[in-house]
Amino acid sequence: MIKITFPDQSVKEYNPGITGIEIARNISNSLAREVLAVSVDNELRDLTRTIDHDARIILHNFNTEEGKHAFWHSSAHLMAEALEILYPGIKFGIGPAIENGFYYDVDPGNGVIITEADLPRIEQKMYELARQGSPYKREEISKEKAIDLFGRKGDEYKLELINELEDGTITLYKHGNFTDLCRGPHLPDTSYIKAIKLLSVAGAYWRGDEKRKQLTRIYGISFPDRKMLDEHLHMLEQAKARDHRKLGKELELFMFSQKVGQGLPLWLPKGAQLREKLENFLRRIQVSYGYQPVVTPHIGQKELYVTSGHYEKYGIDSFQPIHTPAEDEEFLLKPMNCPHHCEIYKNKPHSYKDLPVRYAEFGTVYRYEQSGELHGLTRVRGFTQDDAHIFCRPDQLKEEFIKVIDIIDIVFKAFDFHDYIVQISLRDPEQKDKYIGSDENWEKSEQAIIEATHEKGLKADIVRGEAAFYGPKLDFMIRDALGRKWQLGTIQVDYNLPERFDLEYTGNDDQKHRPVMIHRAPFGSMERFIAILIEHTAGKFPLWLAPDQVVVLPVSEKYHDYAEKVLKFLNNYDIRTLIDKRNEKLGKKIRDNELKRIPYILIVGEREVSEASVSVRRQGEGDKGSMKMEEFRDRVLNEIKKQLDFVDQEYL
RNA sequence: GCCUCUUUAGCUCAGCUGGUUAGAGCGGCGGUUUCGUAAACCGCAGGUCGGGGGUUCAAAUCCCCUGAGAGGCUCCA
Repeated sequence: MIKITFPDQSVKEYNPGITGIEIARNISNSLAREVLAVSVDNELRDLTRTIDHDARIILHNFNTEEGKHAFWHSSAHLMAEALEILYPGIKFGIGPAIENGFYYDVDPGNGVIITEADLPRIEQKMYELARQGSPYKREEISKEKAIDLFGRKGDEYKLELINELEDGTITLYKHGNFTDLCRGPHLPDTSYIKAIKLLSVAGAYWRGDEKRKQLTRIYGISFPDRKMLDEHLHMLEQAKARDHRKLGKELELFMFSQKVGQGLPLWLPKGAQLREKLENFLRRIQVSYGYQPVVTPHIGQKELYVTSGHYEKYGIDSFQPIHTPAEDEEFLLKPMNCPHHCEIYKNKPHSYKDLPVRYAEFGTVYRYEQSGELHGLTRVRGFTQDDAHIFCRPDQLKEEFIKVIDIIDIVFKAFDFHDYIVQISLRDPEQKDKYIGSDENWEKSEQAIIEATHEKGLKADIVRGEAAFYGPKLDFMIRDALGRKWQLGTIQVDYNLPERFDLEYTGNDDQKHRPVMIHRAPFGSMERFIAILIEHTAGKFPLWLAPDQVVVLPVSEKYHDYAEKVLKFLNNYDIRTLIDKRNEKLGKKIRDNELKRIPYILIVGEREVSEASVSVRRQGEGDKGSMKMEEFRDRVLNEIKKQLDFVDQEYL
């Protein structure tokens, strides 16, 4: 007998050779019906594999990452089987489970193109095959045999993968007439897959290398029952409704013009107002954290960027240099603000006593992003960073990091961003020569970042090899409505620019020393931040930020004068107010202004005029009853105060 | 940049396999109505169908080039 230990520490005895599914069945039939994969001593395995020795096991259903993973991976194989039937001779790249579903990269060969129009047909075939309930069979195979097998199929992609594997670790999975190179694990059989939706077709370079062949990637998702699929599709619909590109247009925040150019956003009055609010919010915080505003031009001489090294990185693939008419000097649109700030630092000598020096600028930069990369406001070619550069002594690094983390903390709290990812990017210890700066400095700064995040209680993922060549960094990432990850806030240590610009300060030893530089941007860029903010709020901005805070609706033309009075009164308190004087019925005006996401709607008619009151509706909540004008003013001012009070209370 | 798809009025979209003056709703404008908590009624004006070229007796519709957008791939705020 072998001892099987469960997650709750209970132990049961079984005969050796028992399988995961049999154990599940032994516990209960309902468990057996929903379990999809099993971890045996932390190794994720098929339910149908035998267990021969004492082990700790975890049974995974669809509610766990592991369960979903097996489910979607098996679905990818099912799709591959369907594809092989529908497109004879098709070759396969990789077909993994992903965060939401699965994909398979395929090469249909001889000029065949798979488009979205073909997906229903493939889907149908998958349903047909799923119903057959073919078991997924695992087989261990020697490298030689694997090469022989896929060589005969002529599948060069699989051969390439096999060649990189070690003999003795290669496994195949077979179901129906389809065999794939695969590590597994898989579901017991295809009948588990009850609901399938193929979502999109996209080009994907083989192994992510743009110099290699582009394969066709088919994305799909599947579920153990139809209802879950419907829910998922419904959720996707909902997410689309929050898309900042759609809302940006509807709420008149920003636009793009074919004539102005790709990736160059135009901010409409309401969007500009929102943006200005955000900037002022951060400006105020930065003043109290000891930042000094600076302003620098949008272009700089080529030499500046040769010194900074940006010419090498951005020079060729970026907007082409601007040439002056008489002298034919070259100027570049700035891709970053730091070179300008370095020059400002050099404007006067610095003592160790003066450090850190913190220069802040909402600096607009231009980068020639590949056209296929542009995406709404989240990736554009001209954007404004809430940039600042901190010049400090090496011993001040950690403290400065903590202060910057504080600012990012304020920002994320103010906008209710809870679900963000913090990533520490360190250098690759195997390839130290890829990076600039001394070993000692790297050690120190990496340590400083790790300690700073630790002290601030941030749960950060440490990723080695992701650092910039000039220093380690700490990034804050957040997801958009459709779950795509975007980097917002960033803090980066830089040893490179101080070196290149020969920056120095005089130490207490009367010697010249090199300061360390920190690049930081809590929002990241105004464009991207606002994009994410729109998606997170679905356009219902917090009151203090809403471009229009209050709209007054006169019940009829007779009350326009009174509406004007209300407007004037509120404007005196800096409450941004409009009047909807259109010749429409009240219900219509309410509807339209609700859809514009204006936080407060005030209705004024006979009653309000006689009482010097307003009838209040809060966006999304409906009627709040009537109150005196002064009472409403206090309500608004209090709500705003409450939203921002924590900044003064906890940080300033 | 590459792959696939999309592009018709200010917005959202219809226009089947090429066939008479290209449609609808919303929005805009004019009028009627002066109205009490999510869409009053009537009328009018908006489009060289993203741009250019071609095939055809005939092109929004087919072909080629090109712009822009979407979903991805590599890169990045």
